[in-house]
Amino acid sequence: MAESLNERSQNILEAIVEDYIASAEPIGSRAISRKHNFNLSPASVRNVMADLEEMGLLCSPHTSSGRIPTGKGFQYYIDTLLEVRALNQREKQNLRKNYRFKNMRMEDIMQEVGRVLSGLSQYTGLVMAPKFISTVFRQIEFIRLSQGRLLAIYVSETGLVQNKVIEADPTLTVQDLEQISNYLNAELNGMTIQEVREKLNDELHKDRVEYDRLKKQALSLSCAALQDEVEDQVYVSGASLMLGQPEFSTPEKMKRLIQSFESKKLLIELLDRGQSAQGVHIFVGSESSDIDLQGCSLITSNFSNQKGAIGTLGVIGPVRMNYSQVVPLVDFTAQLVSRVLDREIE
Amino acid sequence: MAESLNERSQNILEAIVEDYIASAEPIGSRAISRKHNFNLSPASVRNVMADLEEMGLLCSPHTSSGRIPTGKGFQYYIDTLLEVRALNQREKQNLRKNYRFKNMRMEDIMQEVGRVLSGLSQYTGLVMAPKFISTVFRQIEFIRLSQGRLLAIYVSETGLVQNKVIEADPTLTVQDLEQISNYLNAELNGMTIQEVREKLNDELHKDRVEYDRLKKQALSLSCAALQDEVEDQVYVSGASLMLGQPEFSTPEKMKRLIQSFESKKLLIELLDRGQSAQGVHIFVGSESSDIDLQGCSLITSNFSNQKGAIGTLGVIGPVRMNYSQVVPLVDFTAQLVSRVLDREIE
DNA sequence: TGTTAGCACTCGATAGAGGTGAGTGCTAAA
DNA sequence: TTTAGCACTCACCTCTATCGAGTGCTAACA
Repeated sequence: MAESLNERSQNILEAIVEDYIASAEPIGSRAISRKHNFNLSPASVRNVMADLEEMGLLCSPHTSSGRIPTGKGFQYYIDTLLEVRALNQREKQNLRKNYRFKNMRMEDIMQEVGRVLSGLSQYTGLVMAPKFISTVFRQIEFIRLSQGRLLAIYVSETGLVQNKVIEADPTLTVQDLEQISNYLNAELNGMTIQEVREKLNDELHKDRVEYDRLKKQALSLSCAALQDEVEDQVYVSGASLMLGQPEFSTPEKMKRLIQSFESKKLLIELLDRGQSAQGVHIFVGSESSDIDLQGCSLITSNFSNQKGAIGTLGVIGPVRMNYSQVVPLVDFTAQLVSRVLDREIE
Repeated sequence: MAESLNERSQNILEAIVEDYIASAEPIGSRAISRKHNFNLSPASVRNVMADLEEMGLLCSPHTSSGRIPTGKGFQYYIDTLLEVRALNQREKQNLRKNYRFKNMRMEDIMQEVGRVLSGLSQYTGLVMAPKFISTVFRQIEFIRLSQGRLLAIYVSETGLVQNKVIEADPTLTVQDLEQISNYLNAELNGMTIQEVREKLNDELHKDRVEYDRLKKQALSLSCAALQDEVEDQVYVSGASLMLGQPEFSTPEKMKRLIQSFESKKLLIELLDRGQSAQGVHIFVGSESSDIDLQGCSLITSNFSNQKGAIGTLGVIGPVRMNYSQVVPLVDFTAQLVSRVLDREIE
């Protein structure tokens, strides 16, 4: 994988990738030799191109056309040649101006971030809210809907609201419920749901212990409310912008792409891959990839508050994406969102 | 508009519309004369077709092709010729089996309904949740997020949860908040938000009256939490199914359609049109329509619980939609959802 | 030995020609 | 009033020719 290229080859590969990013069309040797001043004739460039093709970094759609970078070629470009310039203060300030987080609910923030990412990059914005399991318990309330049916409302540290309908002992009074929620709010405050679950499991296994009636109920209600898996929330913005990209110009490809976007499951799977990475993670959907987002690349970064609830945001675009522009955008936005969750800024 | 056609013309129009619905291709006189036993030669059929074209009910894409119904033709078909058979018990039972509402949150129900509508019709399902303003107050809770910032959580009669970040007097204690919410919950119970707002406005104008401190705070918090407009929630399911329809087979049309679906505003505007109608409402997006959903028809019906919170659900498909199949589906689903909201069934 | 000019070749894209067939409008006969 | 017959239209397909950007190879050159 880590084959070393001499400088000339690197320069030419870089030129081809960048020209291809700009034009979406195969790049010929003449164009390279003319536009960039390598002082090489087309013939020499062709020799280098043939080598790069042999290495699997380039390919040609047909015998007599220019070259386009392969997935591997893009990967090499990203790993070795891509220079991501850090944003200066003014650019950061400009970027911040696009976001308005004041008095926004968690959902609104997620949605807004997706919209801005999409608007600025002109690709599709993706945001995955922090996973339920990693959120920090702040408060739980129970509201009676009908005989034996309660609405449990859970609020996390960051103001994320989850609700769930649960079945419960119909003899519970409003006062009971209030006591139960007071008890739970005191008991569980500051723990992640992960920790809450462990605690609940511990308590459940200590069944020898005699609990009073209410504490028993509290245990069972909180289990019902917090034990299940909760579907991850994904926000997709600007899907139609992808349809303007030449790689998705045919009806079949459009349909496939939109289907992929509709299946949140696939997106979650993709975004999860970035969760383990530190900083910006670039996923190049190569031709051979198991995941079926052919022709797409995904640039993600995690955001988190100090207590550690981790979400992921990013931009999905064609493999031929403007990485040097989108990477800093994603990077800085993730930092911004992290600070918003910690209420450092509004 | 209400031009009267003789029986033969009606029969032929109906045959053309139905064949066109099935095939999506222009219908020729030969096909009509052969497949349907009107005992008419193609030439006679042609004469009738020429008349129908003159009346604006049919048109031909070009001189020497068969006819396709115009928007007006479809409208005539829907108004006059379409026979919607009521579902029998078995069909209703089958339909019900597709839905699982047990212990579902409002959002889940809406999403599920959209999915099933789309799956059964093979078009795109739309559901608009009951408007905030028409929901019935059940409970409000305030949760402190940080100094001076509260999360107000509102729960409606049907279990719809809305939350909003509001600014508040930072000196309010947790006990204050509990008292305030108790007061509001007693005071506003059973009123629609519409009514709540009127009440709040009345109270605000009686400003001569001396209130105690807490009541004043209660007033201001409930105003902040309930006074603003809340964006309507729209659930779109199976958008990609539309891309398989021949009327949206070109890249440009696909792009336009997906853009329309992304703009929730447009969808809300469309669904709102059906809100005033009783029963099933059919909106044919004619060529000249102001609203930009060319080539689409929308079949909607309202659902509501007994207290009157009204939402709208429906199916959007090509104008060439299978009305006789989709209309009963939408109709019965709306009834079903209404009963679910009233907790008559699960 | 690396570089370059020259040349034959490939192949997608574009345009025009010709044929096919479904369907029409018109007319005249039944 | 209905219908058979006929000339005509036009989208669609296929075949062919041309064009041009780009390639690989070879031989000459610095």
